[in-house]
Amino acid sequence: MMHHDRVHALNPLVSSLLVRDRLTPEEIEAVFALPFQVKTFTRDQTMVREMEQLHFSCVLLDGVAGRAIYADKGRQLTAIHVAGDWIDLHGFLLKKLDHNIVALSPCSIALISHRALIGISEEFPHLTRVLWLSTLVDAAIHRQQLTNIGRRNPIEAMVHLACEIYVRRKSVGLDAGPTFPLPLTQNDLADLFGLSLVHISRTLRELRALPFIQWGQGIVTLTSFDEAAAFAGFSPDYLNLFEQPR
Amino acid sequence: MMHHDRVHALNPLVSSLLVRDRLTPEEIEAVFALPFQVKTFTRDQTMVREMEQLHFSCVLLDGVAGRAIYADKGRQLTAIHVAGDWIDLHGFLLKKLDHNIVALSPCSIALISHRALIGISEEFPHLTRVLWLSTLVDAAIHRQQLTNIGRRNPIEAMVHLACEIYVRRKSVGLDAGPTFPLPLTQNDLADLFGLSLVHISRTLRELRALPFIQWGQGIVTLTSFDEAAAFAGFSPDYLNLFEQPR
DNA sequence: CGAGGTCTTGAAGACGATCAACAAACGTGG
DNA sequence: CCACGTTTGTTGATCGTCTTCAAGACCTCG
Repeated sequence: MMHHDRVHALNPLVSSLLVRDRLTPEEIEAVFALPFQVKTFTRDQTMVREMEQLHFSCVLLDGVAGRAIYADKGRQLTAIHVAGDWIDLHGFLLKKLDHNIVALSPCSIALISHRALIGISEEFPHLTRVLWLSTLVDAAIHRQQLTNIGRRNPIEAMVHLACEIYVRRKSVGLDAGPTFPLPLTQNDLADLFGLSLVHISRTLRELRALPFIQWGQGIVTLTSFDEAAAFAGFSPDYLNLFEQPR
Repeated sequence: MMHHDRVHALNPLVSSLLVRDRLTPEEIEAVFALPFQVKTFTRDQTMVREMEQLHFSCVLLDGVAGRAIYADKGRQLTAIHVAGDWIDLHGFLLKKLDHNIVALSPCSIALISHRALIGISEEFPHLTRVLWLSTLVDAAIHRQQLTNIGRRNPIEAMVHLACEIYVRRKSVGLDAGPTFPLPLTQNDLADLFGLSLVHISRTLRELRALPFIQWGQGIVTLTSFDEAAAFAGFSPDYLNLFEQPR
């Protein structure tokens, strides 16, 4: 039985925690009791700027966000995030981010003060471990993206990404069927995979010839997730989507 | 004033924590009081295997270790680790790793039971946050490696790596001068940067023409760190090497 | 001394970048 | 509702980077 069955902005966040471990009613209450402030952004706005002293962390309530590092040769997107992701939990302890968080679609976020998070970490050691865990999964996602760029070819890498987003969205209950929105421009994809815009366009054309996936207009359909996963070498293990005492 | 000025195997670990925040004598004592068991490995041995249920985490006491993911096209090394790194702190909460940890040189590690870590996290919330922080820095290192592979050219990427290892080793007091060991084979470097062995060989030849860096026989000398950093676009910010309340 | 691992070099070809032109989609204001 | 400009996506041609294959040098350790 869940407390707060009512619609609450932080519901997807709590779902994402419950996927990985049971929480006590008190712990769930503690999360829902976090005071927050909602802020919205339009596409391409920077939501959190690198090297800024931070006093708030943000949970993505709606939209798609990305982590961006700017190098000489252009922008590198190191990860993309969907609703429910506590995108900026890193900032709680890092105090200054090493990268920018940008809105890749219109976004709304909940800002939660670090002071409140200190409170959680002092009072709820187990809940703290589950939050910690969620940042460890972010690192695992980075490792898969490294493998995508370093050791998978572009078309496999893109299918791998689609599989990952599909599973991540499913795990927090965002979609029912095989179709989900992924409103990234080809420019975004180029920066995500370290390729040129032109090459992404050609790779997408190739990808559209595959029978088990449709990708266009910012919408992806995995007509056969299993075939897609086999094609891309995707295994959901790294997302750590199993309930276990932490 | 430090407790335990005597030589203790976990000294580099404690140094690496103290770089980022003050710890109370009780917190330091709690770390030094962790029971551990030392294990040694030869080059190329797998120290932690992916998907194995874990009950211990390991701190690297000596040697160089790497995180490896195996894909169709070969191995991807996502990070390399030096003495003092709590390489396997992830495993404490993930319970199963998504990758292998391999010895890239002869290594010795200290195994620390998850039970003991639970104890720390229940009793020492602030120390827990500092440990959490160290895993967040690992993620930041992954992001830089993504930028290396995706948006820097190979020679810049390799100089960036040299700068990073130089700063990381300095920060835990491993070296005095501009020279440090980096016993990676060209094969390891290829897997780290997602390139072929042959191309690494040629890139190293180019790199050896640079005046501010020497790299050969597994030994790197940064005759001018500043020039190297400027060349590679390296800034140590992401390593979060500043003392601050967490 | 021989064997295996490591490194170097050359040559050929695949892959992806860049430049350039154009098409399609979208949003805005007239 | 259309006209227009801007953003996004497509295609072709050329060029540079990196891979692959192959051969040989070097090195270390039994």
